[in-house]
Amino acid sequence: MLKSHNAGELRAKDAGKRVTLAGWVNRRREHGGLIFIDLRDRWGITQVVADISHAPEAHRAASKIRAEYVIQVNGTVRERLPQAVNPDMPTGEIEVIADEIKVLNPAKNPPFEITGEVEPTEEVRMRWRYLDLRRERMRRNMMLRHNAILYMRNFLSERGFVEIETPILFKSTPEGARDYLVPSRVHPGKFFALPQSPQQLKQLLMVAGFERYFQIARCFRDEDQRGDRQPEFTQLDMEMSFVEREDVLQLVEELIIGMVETVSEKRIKTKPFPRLSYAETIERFGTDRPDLRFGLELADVSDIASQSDFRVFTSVVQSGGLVRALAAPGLAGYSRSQIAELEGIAKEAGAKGLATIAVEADGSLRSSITKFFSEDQLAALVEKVGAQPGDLILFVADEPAIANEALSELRTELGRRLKLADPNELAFTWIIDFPLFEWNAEEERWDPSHHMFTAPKPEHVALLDTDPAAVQSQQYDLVCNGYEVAGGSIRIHEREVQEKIFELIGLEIEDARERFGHLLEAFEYGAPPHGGIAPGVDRLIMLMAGEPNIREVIAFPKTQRAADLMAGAPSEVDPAQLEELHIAIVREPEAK
RNA sequence: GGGGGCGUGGUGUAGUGGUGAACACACCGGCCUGUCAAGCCGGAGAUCGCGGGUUCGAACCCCGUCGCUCCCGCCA
Repeated sequence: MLKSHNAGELRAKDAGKRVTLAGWVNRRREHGGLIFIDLRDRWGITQVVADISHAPEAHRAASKIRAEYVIQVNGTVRERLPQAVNPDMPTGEIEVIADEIKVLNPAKNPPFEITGEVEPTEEVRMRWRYLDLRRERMRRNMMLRHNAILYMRNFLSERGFVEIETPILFKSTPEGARDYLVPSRVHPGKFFALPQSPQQLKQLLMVAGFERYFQIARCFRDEDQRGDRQPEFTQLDMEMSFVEREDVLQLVEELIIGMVETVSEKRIKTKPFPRLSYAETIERFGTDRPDLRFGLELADVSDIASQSDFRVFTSVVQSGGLVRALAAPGLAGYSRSQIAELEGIAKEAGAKGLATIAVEADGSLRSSITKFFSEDQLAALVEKVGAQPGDLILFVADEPAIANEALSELRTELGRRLKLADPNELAFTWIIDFPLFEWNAEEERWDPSHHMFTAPKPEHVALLDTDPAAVQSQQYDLVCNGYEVAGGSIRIHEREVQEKIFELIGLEIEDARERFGHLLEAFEYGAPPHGGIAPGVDRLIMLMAGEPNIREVIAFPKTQRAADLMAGAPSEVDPAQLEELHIAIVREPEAK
């Protein structure tokens, strides 16, 4: 080893020890005959002193050293003088007086300051990601990630789970997200697909009898990016046999709570995790992934609104829509332009407009729509939305999906503006009792709301034929601070039910056989009842780290346009490679 | 595919039609034995992302384009 100790471990009790340290020059402070070097390695920072009167040769070396040089220091640990102790550093009571300093490798002046407080732009950070990763923020995030994944592995292993790797080169299934394809050299014209998740494979592992499987699984989806979405991302993929929903929920909840409390500084708001039915979360928050760090619940005022003389409201209710409302605390004084901003948010969600009533400090109401309501109706409205003097009541009237989404977006925005969410809190909640299907109006068929292997509730199986909309599934999502952080279900393990689902979602039996024949066939060889879940590792770590996007917790993430700025991927390839793969590039015709 | 924001020395920003593009940090040189965001003195460094246009004159206005980013669509 080129070092005897690391740069974070030496303390006053080590005074007198001869040590060899190696690492990077974090900072250098030259005082003429005395030079201080903050030596950084993965474990911390230790101050090295080069004193011309102690070791002239080491001092000469230190004077030539620059930021980010890789150096090795031989010297002796000594306690600092009392007035020179730095209480802000874990190693601040000691320093290493250098006998010898060796440059293991010099460094060009870095393109941005590794140790500075100014945050470089993401473009710059991504171009030199290996330097970005030297920064404390990234080091901390990577360590958190390691600790979290280690916790998951140990937790599951202790409970009888076995980690099994599944193929990265697998089969394309056109359902779901766009696939990343890999051409086959030996099968001209044929392609592998990178897995969107190991869904089918983990179910097959249950058929194989492993009973408890997990994998830290890389998943690939060729869809456009968001702050919480990357083209390749990591799931803690899990599946269990002979379990019911409750078993999965209990186990995962125990895992998440243990992990958060062991590896992060965040507080879990509510334990055990609250459970909301899909219907209840829509009713109260307008979304299936609410941020429960704050209240600000929605009210349904359709009944009162339908009694009014306000045509906009009455006509919406008559045609099956909803009038939903939200009391924005303390915003009665909002100006026309501030309200227009909020209306813009509602409109982005598809709403046609935003109606408001301000509740003045004396309780009187100010609004352009009060004239359409009786005194009693107004009182009932205020009562129903729970508005206090000083609040601004926001109304959206539209078809249910739009009214809910618009109000949910407004709720989120108000949470942000009014700083209602505690950044140190994680508010987990289970969402359960999802509908099995969503109606796809365009294609005139039912789409699975989770995926096609999700089991209906046993007591709802009979409804598959008569009222598919009413069928609830055994799907469960784990939501935290407005993010979906896990999703899973008890699966179908009976061929008959699976084929009924295929039929309802408009998949021909022949197509199903072509795409999922291996799975259907497997179900005929003694498939145990089974279910599982897949927590999103990147999102969980992002939340535990308090970071605003998952790029901050991924060592080498892709940009918005799915590129790697450091390596320059994707890139063109040698024509010979293409030829071998039987691929010809078709150039887009020049525009104009 | 669509909408918004941003792009100015190495880094982060200011400058929004008129002299020599300003500031901080970093960098280079000098001084300096108790600093820890060291300090003091001096210095170098920018064709203002790229292309075109408007104008007597463009970092600034217009059009296009590239890149980063946020959002919609998309994400079983």
